[in-house]
Amino acid sequence: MNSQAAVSVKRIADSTVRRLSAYLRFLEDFEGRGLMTISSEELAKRGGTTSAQVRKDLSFFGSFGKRGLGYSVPELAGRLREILGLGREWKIVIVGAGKIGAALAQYRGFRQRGFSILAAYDNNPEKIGRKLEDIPVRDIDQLERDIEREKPDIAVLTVPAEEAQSVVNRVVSVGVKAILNFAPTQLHAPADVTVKTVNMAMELEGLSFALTNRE
Amino acid sequence: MNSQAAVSVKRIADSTVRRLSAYLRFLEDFEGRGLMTISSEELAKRGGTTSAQVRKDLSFFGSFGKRGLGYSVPELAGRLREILGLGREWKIVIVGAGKIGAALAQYRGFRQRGFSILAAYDNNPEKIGRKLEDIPVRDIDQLERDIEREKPDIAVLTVPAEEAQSVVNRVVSVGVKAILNFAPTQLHAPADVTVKTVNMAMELEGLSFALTNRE
DNA sequence: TTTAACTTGTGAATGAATTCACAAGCCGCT
DNA sequence: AGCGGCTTGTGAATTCATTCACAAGTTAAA
Ligand SMILES: NC(=O)c1ccc[n+]([C@@H]2O[C@H](COP(=O)([O-])OP(=O)(O)OC[C@H]3O[C@@H](n4cnc5c(N)ncnc54)[C@H](O)[C@@H]3O)[C@@H](O)[C@H]2O)c1
Ligand SMILES: NC(=O)c1ccc[n+]([C@@H]2O[C@H](COP(=O)([O-])OP(=O)(O)OC[C@H]3O[C@@H](n4cnc5c(N)ncnc54)[C@H](O)[C@@H]3O)[C@@H](O)[C@H]2O)c1
Repeated sequence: MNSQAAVSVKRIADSTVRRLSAYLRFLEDFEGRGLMTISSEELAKRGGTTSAQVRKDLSFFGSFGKRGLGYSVPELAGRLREILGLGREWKIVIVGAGKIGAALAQYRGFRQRGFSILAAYDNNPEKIGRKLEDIPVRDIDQLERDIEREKPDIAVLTVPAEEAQSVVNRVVSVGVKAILNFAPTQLHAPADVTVKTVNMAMELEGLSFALTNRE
Repeated sequence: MNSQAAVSVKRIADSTVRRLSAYLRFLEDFEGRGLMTISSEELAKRGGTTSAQVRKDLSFFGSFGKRGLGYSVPELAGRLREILGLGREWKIVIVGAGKIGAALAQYRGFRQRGFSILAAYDNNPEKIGRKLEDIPVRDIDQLERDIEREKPDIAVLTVPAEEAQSVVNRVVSVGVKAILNFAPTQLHAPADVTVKTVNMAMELEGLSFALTNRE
C-alpha cells in the first residue's frame, strides 16, 4: 500500500508499459467527461484487450480497485502517472533540426504530457540561431557543454542514419540515460542507457508483409 | 522452389517480421560492401539478438543457408525481400498535410524501399493545390474517388486524433487494407484491415518509465 | 440482515516466444 | 579419403506473457 511509484520487484514487460500508457489516455478521456469509476472490462474494450489483462497489468503495481465497483477514475489516473514517472517534467533535447526534427519540436502533444523541449541542435550554419516555433536551434558544437549545464533527461535523435551512433556516443558521454531514435539504424549504448527506436520504414514493411501474406 | 513469398503455415509473430526487416537492412549494408556470405552469428551481433533467434526466424520460411558457411548475402537479401513483399511497388496516400504529414511526404527513405507516395490530402483550403516537394496536396473531398481510381495499398494517417477514426472509416469503405496511423488514438477497423499505430508520446512515456523505475 | 448482481485480484493453466544443444552437412587441408 | 573447424536447421527445454476461473469483497435493494 506504499505510494512511491512502483515496487518493481519483477521486470515489467515493455508490452505492459505500453498498455499502461494507453489506459492512462482513456482515463484522461473519462476524467474529462466527469465519470468517476470505470471497470477493467470497459478499459479493456477501449484498449482492444481483455479485462483479465488489464487487472493483471495493474496488479504488478498494487491493487487500486474496489471489488464490485471498479476503479476510481481520478485515483487510477494518478497512480498510472506515478508508475509511468509522469509526476514531473522531463527535459528533452532534439539533435537534428531537419524535417522530422522540426515537426517534433513544434508538436504540442509532448509539452502537454510533461515533456519540455529545451533546444534543437544542428550542424548546418543556416539553421543555427533560428527558432522552430519557440525552440532555439543551437550549434551542435555546444551539445556536450549544454547537456552538462542543463541536464536534459532524454535525447531525441533526428539526424541522418550515418550520424546517429556518433551522436549517441556524445550524449551518453555526458550522462544522458534515455534516447528516442528516429534514424533507421541499430544503435549501441551501455546497458544503463535506454534506447528506443521508431523506425517508420520498418512499420511500412510490416504492412507490406501483412498485405503479402494473407491466406 | 516456388517463388511466391512465404509458406505461412503458422502465424508469424510481429516481432519476427520486425527482425526480418532489420536483417534485410544489414544485408543491404553488406551487399554494398561486396561481402558474399554472412553467418547467423554476425547477423545477430548487428541486430542485438542471438544466432539461434536469427536461424529460427528464417526457418519459418525455408532453409536458405549452407552449413559450415553461412548465408549468401545476395540470395538471403532477395529471399527476405520476397518474404516481406518488397518485390513490388506499394502505393501510399497520406491523409493530413500538416507538419508530420509534410515531413513524411518529403522523406526519401520510403521511395528508396519501394513505397511510392501518390498524394497527400487535407481539408485546409490554403494547403490544397500546393505541392510538398513533388507530392500534390489534394482536397480531402476527392479522397474516396481518387482511392477508387488509383487503388493505393496503404493509407498513412497524420490528421488530428479526433479525425482519425472517421478517416479510417472512409479509406476502409473504398477498399484500403493497410493503415499506418500517427494519431495518438486507438483505432477500430475490420479484421481484414491491418492497422499499425506509431505513438511517439507512448514511446516517451516508456522512456519516462524506464528512467523512473531503475533499481 | 439477507440476497442478488457485480467486479476485483490472483494462483494455476495455457499459449507463445526464445534459447539450448546437438546431429547433420560443408569446406579446406593434408 | 579422412579429419578438424565451422555453421546450419530444428526438436526439446525453458522462459515469458496471456487467459482462465473463482474466492473474496462491495453495493444496493428488499
Ligand atoms: N522525414 C521523415 O519523415 C523521416 C521518417 C523516418 C525516418 N526519418 C529519419 O530521421 C532522420 C532525419 O530525417 P529528415 O527527413 O528530418 O532529414 P533532414 O535532412 O531534413 O534532417 C537532418 C538534419 O540533421 C542535420 N545534421 C546532419 N548531421 C548532423 C550532425 N552530425 N549533428 C547535428 N545535426 C546534423 C542536418 O543539417 C539536417 O538539418 C533520418 O535518419 C531519417 O532517416 C525521417
Ligand atoms: N508533429 C509531430 O511531431 C507529431 C508527433 C506525434 C504525433 N503527431 C500526431 O500527428 C497528427 C498530426 O500532427 P501535426 O503536428 O502534423 O498537426 P498539424 O495540425 O500540423 O497537421 C494536421 C493536418 O491535418 C489537416 N486536417 C485536419 N482535419 C482533417 C480532415 N478531416 N481531413 C483531412 N485533413 C485534415 C489539417 O488541415 C492539418 O494540415 C496528430 O494526430 C498528432 O497528434 C504529430
